[in-house]
Amino acid sequence: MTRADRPTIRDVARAAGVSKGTVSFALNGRPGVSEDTRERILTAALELGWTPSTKARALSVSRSFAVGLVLAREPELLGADPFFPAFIAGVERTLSDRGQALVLQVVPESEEEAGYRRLAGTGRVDGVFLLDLRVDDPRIALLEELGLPAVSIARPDGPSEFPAVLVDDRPGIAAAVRHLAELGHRHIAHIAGPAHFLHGSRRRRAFEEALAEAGLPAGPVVEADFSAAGGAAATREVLATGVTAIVYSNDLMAIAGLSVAVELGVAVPAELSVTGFDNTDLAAYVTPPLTSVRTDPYLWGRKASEALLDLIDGRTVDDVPVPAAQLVIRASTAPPPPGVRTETP
Amino acid sequence: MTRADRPTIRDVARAAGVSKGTVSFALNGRPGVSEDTRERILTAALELGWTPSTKARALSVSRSFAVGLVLAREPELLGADPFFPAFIAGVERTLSDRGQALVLQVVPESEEEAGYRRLAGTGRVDGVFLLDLRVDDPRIALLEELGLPAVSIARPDGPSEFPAVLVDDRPGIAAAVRHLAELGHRHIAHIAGPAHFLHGSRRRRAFEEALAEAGLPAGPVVEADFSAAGGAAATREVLATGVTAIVYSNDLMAIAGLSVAVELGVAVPAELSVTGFDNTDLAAYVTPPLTSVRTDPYLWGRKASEALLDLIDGRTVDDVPVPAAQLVIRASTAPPPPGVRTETP
DNA sequence: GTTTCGATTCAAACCGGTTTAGTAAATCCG
DNA sequence: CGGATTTACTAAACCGGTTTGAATCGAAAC
Repeated sequence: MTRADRPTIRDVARAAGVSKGTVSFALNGRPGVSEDTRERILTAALELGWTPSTKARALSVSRSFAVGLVLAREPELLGADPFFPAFIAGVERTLSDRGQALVLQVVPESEEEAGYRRLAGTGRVDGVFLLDLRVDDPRIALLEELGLPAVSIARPDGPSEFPAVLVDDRPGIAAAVRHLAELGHRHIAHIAGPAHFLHGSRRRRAFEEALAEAGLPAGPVVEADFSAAGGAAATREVLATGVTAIVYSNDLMAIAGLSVAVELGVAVPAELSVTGFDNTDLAAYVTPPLTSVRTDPYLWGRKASEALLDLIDGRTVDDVPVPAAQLVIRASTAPPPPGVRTETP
Repeated sequence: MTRADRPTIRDVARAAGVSKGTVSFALNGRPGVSEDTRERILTAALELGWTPSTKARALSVSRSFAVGLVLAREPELLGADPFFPAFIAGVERTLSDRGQALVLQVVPESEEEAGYRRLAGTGRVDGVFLLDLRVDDPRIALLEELGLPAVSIARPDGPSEFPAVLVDDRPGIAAAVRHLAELGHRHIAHIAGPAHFLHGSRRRRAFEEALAEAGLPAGPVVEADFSAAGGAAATREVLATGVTAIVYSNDLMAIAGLSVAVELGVAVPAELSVTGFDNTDLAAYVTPPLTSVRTDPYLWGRKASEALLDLIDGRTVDDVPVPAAQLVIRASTAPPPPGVRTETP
């Protein structure tokens, strides 16, 4: 084991012939150190290969130099969702530049609160991300109580003192509905995510509003759980109502839905049009290639972490706008079959 | 902001009428504290709601109480791979019980070494996981140089002083090949992962050996990159060689391959059998449902983190056996078409 | 020639734990 | 009963940084 005992600030001080305090000042670019002492200290530090000990800095300035992410989803759902890795990659992009670390916590849903408390209580992180917002999310009050800075992805429905990255799924859903309406569909269904999730209920509302705006009758909405199994079951249910198009709230369910259609002998897109959400890697490689809504979780991760770090540093932070999601049209959408009945169901 | 300034060990000491040292002893269950003082200290700590400061403990015992995971894959690939979330969930399962945290680092492949150095240099973690082993993986020497304990997923090909979770993909691949052989296939192809990855090359070798063992001629092997796009391209290439079955090294490529088959008018499983690897959530919900190899990354995560924590605590740790992967047979595999030529290609 | 001032620098305190050395009282033992 | 242990506890040092208050110095001001 190469345990050459990392040099401390004391070693640097000795090497440069100054006191610890001066070294600290010099290395942090504070005024009050003459130019040549600073120079001498810097080269000494470099020669010794000195790196500041995060542990020691953390204790003395009572900061952790880390931010936290608590994931309360089931591992299977996490695995199927391309959101997290991309988001985390974006987060890292910002964090590593600023010398911060990401502390991840994956917990069963029942232990979510405990997860945040643990993170805060042991002082492991200086702030957290708030993902998968729920309707009237109890975590907002919790984090305010804990005094833990946070940045949420999407603006919560209730009051929140925390800045948000203004992710808005509604234009994406609206674009999908508009696209289908323009193709001539009049009977469109929506397979929604769980209603207690803000994105679940918001996408649903966006769907309903977009239908109304297009002058179409309300369509059936089935709530599913974002999983392939859930999507398949919901698809069966919805196909019985005789719709000609389905707007799914994620790609995974849409892809499962494609299979159900094949199984039931419903041709896509000739008899049924289908749109997904997320624009997964796989979307372009299923049969038929899936029309989907492209989002940019990598960007959200970057923006969210920039905002969070600024917030932690005590700067005032406004909500962060991000570009609207884009509809990516592929072969799973087409005009409805000609003979289809046009009266409302 | 509820900043009631968390109580320190000093406050507990004062409340219990003893010295800091005694409190520390009492709370760590060390001998040398009488039963009723211990009692008194414990209730005092409880009443004050005291939690030890990780920062302070970290500094004084020079441990971070955290382990690291460096992910050097592209975010898109990460997003498509259900391995990571499941693995991480398993890791967390162990860590949270033992009061440890997981520090994640997602870096471009070119900065992988820097990632480990950063983690070690700033003393952020006490050990790391070694995933996605490569052939002659340079990280092993690097970590030994850095003196950072590690546990690898799968045993490296070269020498390594680190314990490994003995994940072995070979039985899974072998089972797939055997299954296809038993169905009567004689011309089987393999779409492999990148050869510089140990799992990529091992699955490939397992494929070749299993063919030989079944008395079958060598089949075409195409190296792809685990992505849907790569899988689709490789499938086109391989279908031109007239095989009746394809063993894919992951589900994502297999699912993309299914679409290519549809597109080329090749019926699955009537004319072409297909097997995946990973047994993704989606595998059961594509058309036809995908025969795949079920692995258990959640378990690996649990085992790996147990081993890593033991290693960090200075216990000697042996390689950890895990159950072999199981073949899950679904509808994407069937006997080859009757008229197929049986001579070697 | 003092006085004053700003620029440098240092010594010491501090963050909140753990750990060691040392002390006083209780217990053991012959 | 007196010395040797043992037990229960305290005070202080330590981990490696940051930060404060005071000391030192040369130069400008009076």
